[in-house]
Amino acid sequence: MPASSRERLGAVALRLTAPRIAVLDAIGPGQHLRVDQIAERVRTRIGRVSTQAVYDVLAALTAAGLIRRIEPAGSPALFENRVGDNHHHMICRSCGAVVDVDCAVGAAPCLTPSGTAGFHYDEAEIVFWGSCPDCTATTEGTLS
Amino acid sequence: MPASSRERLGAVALRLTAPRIAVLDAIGPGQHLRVDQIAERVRTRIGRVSTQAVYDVLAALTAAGLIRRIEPAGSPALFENRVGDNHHHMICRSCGAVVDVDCAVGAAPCLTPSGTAGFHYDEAEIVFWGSCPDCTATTEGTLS
DNA sequence: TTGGCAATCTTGACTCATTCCAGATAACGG
DNA sequence: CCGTTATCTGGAATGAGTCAAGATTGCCAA
Repeated sequence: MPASSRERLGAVALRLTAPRIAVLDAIGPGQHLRVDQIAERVRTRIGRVSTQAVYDVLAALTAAGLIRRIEPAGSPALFENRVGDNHHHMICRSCGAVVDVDCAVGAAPCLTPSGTAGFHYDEAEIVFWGSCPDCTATTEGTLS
Repeated sequence: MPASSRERLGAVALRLTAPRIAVLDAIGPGQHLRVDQIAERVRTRIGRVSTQAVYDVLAALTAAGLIRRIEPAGSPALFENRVGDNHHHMICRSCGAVVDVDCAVGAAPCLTPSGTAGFHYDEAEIVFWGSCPDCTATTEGTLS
């Protein structure tokens, strides 16, 4: 599914630059990475890159639809590979782990209810808050 | 439904202080206010109050379940009056307006889907992104 | 009614994520 | 190969929120 980073950049008419290629390469499938994590990975691949460049690249790639940005409450922005589908996220309250979720009830999980007259929406974003397997195990083990 | 601010504070065993009463009074039904907006309202009521105190009070009231905190992407935290029900929000992308939404399909709008083995969730948070009536009208009028 | 203690508030410094700016650099169409 | 213009660099600045130490003050008990 994911063509090479160069091909993906070309497909959306973005200039082929080392930072862009490295950023795209840095974000693997299923991952949800912070800007600093991405910058670190990029630097191990191509050496010194300004933080600003990483922000610029991420904004350009997001605008082009090559990556997706999510911003969970209490967390800095995270970036992921998977785009184009209307998937959601499940987030662990204690460790912040994020996993992708295919919505169980279709693309538009909730229909517009009453009380929103005139309000027109085009996206329903869902976050499931809970506890990941690891944290559930740890908590159960340490409960008094 | 909402008893006086003093009564509500007493009901959750929180000390009765001027900043707390003023903060509770400042957040009206249906409103979604930023910390600075709340601080401003509080100061018009009781004079000088430190910003830190406003943060502390909001944290205490949130922990006590008297108010609810939401944190939409790209916005500072917002606080609202309505708690205890599992309602959601519709947010205007252009002006940031927030309106409450009763989920159309029940309390748990989406069931846990596949691919989340071991992940246990207790809350599904939904944000509908779109355009409010005012912004829809404005945009339509100015489209080229 | 008065103490006393712990919760609460004040002040001010500080962190973190992100953005703004001006100038240097480099990709790519011609 | 060149020029234009998008990108990148470096550094300062902003905004939201947190941390910490000490001064106040609400409230329970005497």
